[in-house]
Amino acid sequence: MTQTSDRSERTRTERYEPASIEPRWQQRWAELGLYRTDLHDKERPRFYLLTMYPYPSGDIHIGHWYIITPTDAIARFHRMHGENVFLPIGFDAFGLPAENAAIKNNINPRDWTMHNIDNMRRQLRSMGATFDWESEVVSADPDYYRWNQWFFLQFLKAGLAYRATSPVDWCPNDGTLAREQVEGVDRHCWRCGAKVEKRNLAQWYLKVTNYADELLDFSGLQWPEPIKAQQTNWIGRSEGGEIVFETAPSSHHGGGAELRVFTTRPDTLFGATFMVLAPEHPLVVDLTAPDRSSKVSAYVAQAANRTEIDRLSTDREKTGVALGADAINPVNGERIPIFVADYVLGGYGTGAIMAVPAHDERDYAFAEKFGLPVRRVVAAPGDEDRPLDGAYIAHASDERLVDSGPYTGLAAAEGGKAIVDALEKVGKGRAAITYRLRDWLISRQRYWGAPIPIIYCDRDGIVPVPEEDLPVRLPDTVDYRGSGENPLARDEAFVNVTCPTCGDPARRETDTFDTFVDSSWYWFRYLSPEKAGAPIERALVDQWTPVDQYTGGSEHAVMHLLYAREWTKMMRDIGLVNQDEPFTRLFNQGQIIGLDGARMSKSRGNVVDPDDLVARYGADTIRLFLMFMGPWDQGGPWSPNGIGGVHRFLNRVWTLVLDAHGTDPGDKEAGRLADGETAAAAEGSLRSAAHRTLRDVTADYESFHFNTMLAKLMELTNALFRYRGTEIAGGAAWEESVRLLLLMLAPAAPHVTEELWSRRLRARGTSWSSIHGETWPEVDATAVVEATREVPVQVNGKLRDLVVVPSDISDAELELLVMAAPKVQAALAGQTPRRVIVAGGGRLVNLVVG
RNA sequence: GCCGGAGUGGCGGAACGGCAGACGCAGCCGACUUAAAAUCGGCCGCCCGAAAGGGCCUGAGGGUUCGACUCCCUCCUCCGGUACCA
Repeated sequence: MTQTSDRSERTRTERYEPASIEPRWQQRWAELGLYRTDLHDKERPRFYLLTMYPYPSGDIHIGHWYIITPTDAIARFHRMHGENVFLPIGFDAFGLPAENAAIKNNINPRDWTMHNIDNMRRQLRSMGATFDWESEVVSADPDYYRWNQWFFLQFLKAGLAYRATSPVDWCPNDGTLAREQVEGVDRHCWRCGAKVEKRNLAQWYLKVTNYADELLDFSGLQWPEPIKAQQTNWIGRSEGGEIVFETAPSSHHGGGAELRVFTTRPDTLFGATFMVLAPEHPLVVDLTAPDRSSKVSAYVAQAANRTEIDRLSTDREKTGVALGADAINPVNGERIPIFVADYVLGGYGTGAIMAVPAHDERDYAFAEKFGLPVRRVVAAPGDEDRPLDGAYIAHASDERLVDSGPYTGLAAAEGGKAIVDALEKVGKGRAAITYRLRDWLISRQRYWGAPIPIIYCDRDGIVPVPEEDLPVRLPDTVDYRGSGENPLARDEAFVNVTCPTCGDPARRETDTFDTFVDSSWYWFRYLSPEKAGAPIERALVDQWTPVDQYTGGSEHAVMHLLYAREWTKMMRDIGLVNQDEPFTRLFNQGQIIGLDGARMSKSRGNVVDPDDLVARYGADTIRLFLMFMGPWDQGGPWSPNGIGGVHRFLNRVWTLVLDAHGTDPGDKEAGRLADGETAAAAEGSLRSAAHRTLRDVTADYESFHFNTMLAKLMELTNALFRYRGTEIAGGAAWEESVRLLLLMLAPAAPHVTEELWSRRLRARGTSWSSIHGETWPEVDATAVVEATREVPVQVNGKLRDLVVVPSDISDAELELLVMAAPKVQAALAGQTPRRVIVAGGGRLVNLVVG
């Protein structure tokens, strides 16, 4: 482009060109080591800011920017408050997608993962984020995952790990399948199309249910209420009773076998008209009458192929089969039929229920379908004989037991207790608590994970790998043979070992750890990623943890965030740390949804690559745009519409700082104060605007309301623009406002503010120092005060006028002024208000007439 | 299904129970320009009206209140999670 035209000579200021600014400052910051944290500094208050480490799917997409760049703004905001901020980053490098890519493209998962990490490091740096790269952790690194193995061995010693059999979704060709790998209502394998079966496998568990009650305690944690609610419901503590039924003798069965049920409603025991066993219940086979056996086993087989979600659906029509056997109700000796039905789960409670159709929705639906009796045993006074058209669940305080033998007439809650007490005396029941939470299954039949350090020996059984033999390394060569089956299982060199105890030939465990194991302690390792001999550096852990602020996606509300809490408690209990909780303050931001309306992920092919956006607008604009698009905890669909507006905002800031005295030929009023506005008044209102903005923006940063924070900075910018080129431009109030604007914007748009800051310093002949090393400014309370305010006046709740009054007016004076306003008089039409409401602080007046 | 969240102009969104629509996008008008872009200024929820002004409006339906986007009840739609995606 030629530079000799009239146009270019008219150009007064250099244009804002992020491409020439951003890489320069990023390099400078790196050279100065501005964001490397001195972990041993005990002078300044610490601020451990953690963001969920990304999975290296291949590219950093706009969703990563959405998580990370506001987190970086938080880091910079805290640095400006004099805190020693630690913001580390790493990669959650094990997991299924690497294996899928490896099978598809015939490459090694490690190569695929490491290549992706290299690319992502470059992209992460382009955000201008202040990560301390010296602390990076990669979970697939043997120096990291050896400690997963070590932790497991300690937990095993402490009795916190155990082995048990449980079913997995199984494809004959591809082995164990994840939920997302099972497709269609007929449940076939995504890769080969084969019908998915259940297969029982012996697998490793961590005893996290030990911590169920402790996990319900969130005291001392500043976590969002919805997340606490989800975890609480996930843990699902239920108080009730365990009641022992006995099987009744019949032609095929001698009777007398114990059938334990858990119920939250022992008060309804007299209303039990049948029993239901889960298809997985061990007594199903024994109790089934010979003539029912083919029907029952067909049903059990069918149930095994249903998902839990399907089974628990209250929408689905109830199914089940009678076993042809009865149970005896311990409270009244009554014989009731036993069914098997899939709405009862094997893994919850005792895997068996007493069914009380009158007082449980699912039991009611089942009773309707199978024509079973419904017997009401709880009723509010007067309702005893009212017929039921559905289960009666409501817990009115005046409910009484009815038709319940000696307990009739007792209040429901009291009756329940009395029934459990009485049964306990004869060994037929006890008060009990169950949880929905299950122990953590950590075994995965996958190659790309950390091997579980166990050896199976015919002579010695289960033998832990000796600690000095850690890490058990993943073999580098992988033979997938085009299927998803775990190749470790047929890797002879890996599997065949000698028993550490007896020296006989033995076999290695070929399952690997769940990747949630990796993410359950990575923030401890950030503090000493190179440490040999121990997973953590205790002194630094004591100094820096628990994490002060954690940020990450809300999709992790129950799994990762619960596992991390459990792991921390297990570490505490084996004496490794002295803390109960890992993350003091949590913020779960929403997710960026792709154009197809789904969460952005490489596998869906709906990711938006920010590289070309960065090339076009610069990182600062992308950062701001993502913060501006809405509340951070809400996320939303991605659309680049509006990005230009944010870019324009930065251009306006640029113009304000570098060209205070310029005017625009397009604006006739430019460069003049409004009629009747004095310079002193203009300066006063500018300072007031700047300090009110500072007050609000500070609060918005603290509460992560970045969208409104930017809206307020835009308003201040618009106010400054109105005074650009006027006699107050470049004056003290102007300079103060511009300075505040840059400081407030610095955490969010670090490059352009650094550039403008350095130019201001140069223009004043001051030596350079980074804006990011500046101290956050303080609000001048006297500047904030305004002399008058506008009070809305309503008549019967409808807005009729706005009255300008002095700010310090009393409610009585306000009422007088309001009544005198002509528009108010007109709206009242001669009527006298029946009531005058002056809303708190005189914010609004409502006159009630008629 | 269950648990959690969200529904506000053409669009993204703002609003301690107190002026609904801040801020921005798009659109329209004007200025600057030979022109376009960029830039600057103005208008901009819907309906009636030339205007002044009036009426209506926060997913649907009820309720509480002087007053409801906000609180309560019932329902609809979308998003996240539902234990082997991370």
